[in-house]
Amino acid sequence: MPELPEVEVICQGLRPHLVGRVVIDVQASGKPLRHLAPLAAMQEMLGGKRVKTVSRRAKYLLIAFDDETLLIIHLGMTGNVGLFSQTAPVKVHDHVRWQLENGYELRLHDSRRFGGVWLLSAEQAEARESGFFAATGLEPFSLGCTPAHLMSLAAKRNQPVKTFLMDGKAVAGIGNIYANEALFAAGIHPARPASTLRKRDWQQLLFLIRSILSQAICCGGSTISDFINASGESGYFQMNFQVYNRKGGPCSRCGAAIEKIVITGRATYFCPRCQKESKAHPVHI
DNA sequence: CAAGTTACCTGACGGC
DNA sequence: TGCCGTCAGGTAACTT
Repeated sequence: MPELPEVEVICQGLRPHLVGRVVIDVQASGKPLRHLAPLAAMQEMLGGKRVKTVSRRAKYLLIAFDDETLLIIHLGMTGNVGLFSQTAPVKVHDHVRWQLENGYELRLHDSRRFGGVWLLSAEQAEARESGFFAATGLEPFSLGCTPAHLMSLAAKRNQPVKTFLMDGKAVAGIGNIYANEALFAAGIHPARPASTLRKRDWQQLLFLIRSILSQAICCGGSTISDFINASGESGYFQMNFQVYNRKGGPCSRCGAAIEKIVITGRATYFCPRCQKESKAHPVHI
């Protein structure tokens, strides 16, 4: 489910309701996740602690406490977090519940259990960029993320540009939907080797990545099947998909049928006329 | 060592 | 109706 815009929407939705609240207990379903901080450790390290900040890094949600202990939540493919009354019925795939002093609790719901929960000490949290996030690429909106930076990273790669964009070690937060959409907007064929893009291509592509991610955040994210924000509401950016999940449909720019291929095991959608192998023709959006 | 493949899980959907 | 194969927004451990 969640790429950068969806996690950002959840983060913004939770922040006003979570900052200042105190965790009093933690419950878990007992089912394994891709990673799950031990329940006893969460109860001991978070019990009585007050939430100080709620933020995002890549596709991870970061909840920092007043003593700088850091709770990290990743939503995998199907994960979702939201605030519920402690008296609301617990659903089948509610795997972790962080109970608050005000009668509410934060619930992690994740049917496929590809998500994860980590707990970092204040020291580990302080050094997270050289520790937990050491292998994570730059945020696409950060000042350091420049066309030159991306081009130098891509210079060593023969892989398709779409695979490069989706590699969280190169640039953070771009998943299958937004990689497809950004490459359509830039008029770049998704299978084109990342090393063949020129400075001008990277300038346009980065501008369009930022533009599309921003639009998606403003729309409340994309709802494919089960994404809802922290208030239980759907996003609307899927209304704006130009290529993703539109095989056979008309290209909004030229009318040609959108094609679907597989690149590095992932469904890839593109316009065969607007996204030629060799040249980049940015689509006016 | 870069890059492709498989594994981790459940649920939705289409074909028969 | 139901059974079976396929596919899904992510990541990391494998293999080649």
